[in-house]
Amino acid sequence: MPGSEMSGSGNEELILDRLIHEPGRLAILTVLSSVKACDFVFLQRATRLTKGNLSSHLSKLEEAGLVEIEKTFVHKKPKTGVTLTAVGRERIAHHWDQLERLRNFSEESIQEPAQE
Amino acid sequence: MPGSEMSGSGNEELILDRLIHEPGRLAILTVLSSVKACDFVFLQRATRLTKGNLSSHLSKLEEAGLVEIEKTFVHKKPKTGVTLTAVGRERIAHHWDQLERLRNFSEESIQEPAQE
DNA sequence: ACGTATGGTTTGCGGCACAGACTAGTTTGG
DNA sequence: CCAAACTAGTCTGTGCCGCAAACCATACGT
Repeated sequence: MPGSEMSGSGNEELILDRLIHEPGRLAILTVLSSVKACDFVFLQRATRLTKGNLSSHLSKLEEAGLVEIEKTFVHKKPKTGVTLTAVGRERIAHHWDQLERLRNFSEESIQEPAQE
Repeated sequence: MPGSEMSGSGNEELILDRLIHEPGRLAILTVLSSVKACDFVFLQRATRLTKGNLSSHLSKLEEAGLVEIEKTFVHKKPKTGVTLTAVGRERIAHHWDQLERLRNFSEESIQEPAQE
């Protein structure tokens, strides 16, 4: 569980969630957030990930409660549907936020140590 | 906003350079790009990385030619100066670009495979 | 029945981030 | 003068995790 470490007065530092930051996952989540729902094969095409890779990423995202996986059969073939949960949607948005914050890093709390 | 045309063909996107994408390094590079030059201790304060961590990240960045390290002595104490190289500056800018592109991912080349 | 295609999971390996131990030198204090 | 303590940084071990190949299951063509 992400314990709240807010001992740092001033800059609430860039806690870039590795789970989300990981390129593969970032891609998955980004795709998901623009197409509400899709399936495994679509995701694979979209992200260019290998099956195995995609599969394990999806497992992690599911475990973390960021996506929901629903397995069904369509035309007698397995179909793995994936949807972003509310939490997931929030987390990814937050992540983009953090990134932007990092990018605009400037006036942020750090001063040149005046010693010298 | 640069009205950049994405040459519709195969989306070659998603080439998120792990070297740069890594949070620690992303932080370092971002700091560097806003303060042209600084030293080890400053970077450590700014990024909240541990010494060891920062040290190894810097080595990698140097190896990759993204930063330049210059060791001197100031007041008889070692001082490790760090500067972003031209390449580094370009690469980080490009990375932010890629991220933005990913974020705005939408109309991108992927269509629902119409076959069924 | 067999080969091939589709859809997905599990496994093993390799790379790498992380932080704590270590080095090197300097200042302080007794 | 010697020793603790502090500063500045590097090195090393460990564990996690991304990666894709191997594998499994089912469906379809002939």
